[in-house]
Amino acid sequence: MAERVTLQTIADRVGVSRATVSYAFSRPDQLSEELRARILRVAGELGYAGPNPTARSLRLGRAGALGLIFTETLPYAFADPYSIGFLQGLAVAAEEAAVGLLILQQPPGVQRPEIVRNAVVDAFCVFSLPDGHATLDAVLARRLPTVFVDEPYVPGLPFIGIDELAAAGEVVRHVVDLGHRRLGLALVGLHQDGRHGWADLRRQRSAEYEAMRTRVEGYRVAGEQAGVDWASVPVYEVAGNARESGREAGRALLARDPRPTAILCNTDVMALGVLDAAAEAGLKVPEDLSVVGFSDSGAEEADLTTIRQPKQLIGQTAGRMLLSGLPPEPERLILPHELIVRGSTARAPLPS
Amino acid sequence: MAERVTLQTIADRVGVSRATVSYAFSRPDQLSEELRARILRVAGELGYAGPNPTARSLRLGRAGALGLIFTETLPYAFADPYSIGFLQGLAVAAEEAAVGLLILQQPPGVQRPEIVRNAVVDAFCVFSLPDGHATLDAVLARRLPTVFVDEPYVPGLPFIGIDELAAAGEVVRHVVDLGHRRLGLALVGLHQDGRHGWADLRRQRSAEYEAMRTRVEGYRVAGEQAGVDWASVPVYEVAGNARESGREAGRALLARDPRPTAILCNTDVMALGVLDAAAEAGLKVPEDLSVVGFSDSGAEEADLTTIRQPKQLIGQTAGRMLLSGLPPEPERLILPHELIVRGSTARAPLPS
DNA sequence: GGTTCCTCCTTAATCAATTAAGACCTTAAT
DNA sequence: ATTAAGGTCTTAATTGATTAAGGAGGAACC
Repeated sequence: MAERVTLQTIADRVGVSRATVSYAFSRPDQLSEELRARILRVAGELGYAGPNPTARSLRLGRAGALGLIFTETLPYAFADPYSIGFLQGLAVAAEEAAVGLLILQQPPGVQRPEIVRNAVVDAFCVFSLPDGHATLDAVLARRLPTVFVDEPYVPGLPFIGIDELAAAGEVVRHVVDLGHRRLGLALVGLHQDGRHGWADLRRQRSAEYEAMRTRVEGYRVAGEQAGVDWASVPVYEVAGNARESGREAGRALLARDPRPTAILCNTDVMALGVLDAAAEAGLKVPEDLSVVGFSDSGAEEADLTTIRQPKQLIGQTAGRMLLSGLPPEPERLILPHELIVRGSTARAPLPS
Repeated sequence: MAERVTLQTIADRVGVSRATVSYAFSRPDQLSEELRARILRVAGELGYAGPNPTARSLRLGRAGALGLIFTETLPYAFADPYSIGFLQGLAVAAEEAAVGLLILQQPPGVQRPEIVRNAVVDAFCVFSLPDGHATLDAVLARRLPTVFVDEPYVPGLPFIGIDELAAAGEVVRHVVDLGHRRLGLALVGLHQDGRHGWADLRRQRSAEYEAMRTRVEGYRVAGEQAGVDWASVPVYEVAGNARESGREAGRALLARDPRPTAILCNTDVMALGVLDAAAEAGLKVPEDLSVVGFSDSGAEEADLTTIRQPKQLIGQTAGRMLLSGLPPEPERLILPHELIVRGSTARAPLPS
């Protein structure tokens, strides 16, 4: 029907130049009060929607948005308390800078580099990208300020995360100090192939998610330093970070003979599932079995020993870095973690 | 340092027209393989970031993003399972259409209409907006396809939600059928003023959040139909949808004399807090006290009777409507809810 | 009376692309 | 030989704004 209303439409109708109309919206001091009122009145009559944001962005050279790249579909990402915590932190920074947060999903399987190529943003935050993902190149090609969170760490590119190796080591030393020698691992998110089952050393080392791979490596190194024969430690891997997956892993581990006295998990959600499996098997935690999580997301209510990862702080720091106006430092920024000892770990039961 | 690299830079360097370079990126069939290879090579050498998305958006007239307006800060919104479920649904639709999701926070207190004015999006989804919020005008001024979710319903504008009045009525009839006559209400999100305390009838009726107001009205109407003297029903309101708030409300309600035998909550998170308060007071649920939630978010694990609100479906439907290319129907779309009876409600205890 | 200053508005360049239509050349068909 | 048809590239209009620089006119000052 009616053709598009632009600044020019209004200018023609009022009988002034386009520039004047622009000033009426953005710089009231540049024209008389009377003319400005007339322009705004006509704009209202014509149903003008205000200066077109896309055209504005083009002219001003800023998009007013921060791009967040998830490699999971959102339904999955938002099922994870860790992701949500991170997102909350990022959102704080976005709000401070009065920019929007453009969420870009790179669903696993289908490659959609055009989503990254076409994103109208001023900066990118890349969240937990597996090794060799095509998105890496697509993002770097945009040559915008970019920060990688948790994984991967690419030397020379800005990165924020925790010291996964040290954190995992603390977990192992904690249970070893409590006398545990028969450990079991319940791990999620090592590979993209969706496999559930036992993961041998080769599979542990070839994990595609760097943070998880490092975490596992940290368990191993600390375990071997404490004299644990790592080749004999059962490792059960699952694909989705869900309580039900943790239960499955817990069942498998608890069915082993000898049964582990401590099960280490690489997320809290997994640990909750392991607790379920322990309850099913009639095992008391921590008397019969110690369980450790990772991330401190929802772990408090379950009285779970875990590593506290400053998820909000990570998000906020990433956001502030990107929105400060300065190019982000191309360095590896390590934020502090903390072992939180709660009621899910105790001295190992005496060998029966 | 080096000035910006655009299509023109490459065109000049290769010695062709800008159009040719554009075709090299977007329509390979429009030029010879050999020239295209040369153009791409030069583009690579110059560090060209690919066709500028903003310019592209302007020319093509599409932004490639769906704007989601939250009136809470994200940290708060993401603390609520209902919001997350809705977001998941919306994200499914966004992924289907291969567009991004631009999250626009309109924090309470500060008015930031410019965030809405400057958002580079093709459509808006407005989530749970309180009455009289300035964002309403800012969004309508953009004249983009827009859907309102949950509240407010503005006749003539597209809306998606459930039949709050009927749902609340079902809750009341459920407990009344179980013999309860002494009800108590623990409500969150009626007003923006942050008050915690008893809410009289006037305050109930003046709630600024339409969905919550309607929900309360539904409780009242069904209660009075069942012969409950509504003026004597204690209503405790809190500001933040947190378990701790629910606990506070629960404590207050359970300290009343006579003590309610059934407490109705307008969110599940509140109900969880009421369960905490009941446990503190040494009351058994459901023997001594029946508790009902709302939304079915995290209610299953707590074995909570609640209303199931199809949150994912609401999000998905909203997203599909907006991204279908057709203008959304300016109608009130009511999706089905369901009363889920679980173990938190039982027959009223005999008067002691 | 001339200069200066201020207010109010216009001119025109600029941001970085897309794409229909047309030009030019080569090859094939009649 | 003439026409037609492709293939390859260019021309130029278009998308909707922002803003530095400049001009016209009137008031104030010396």
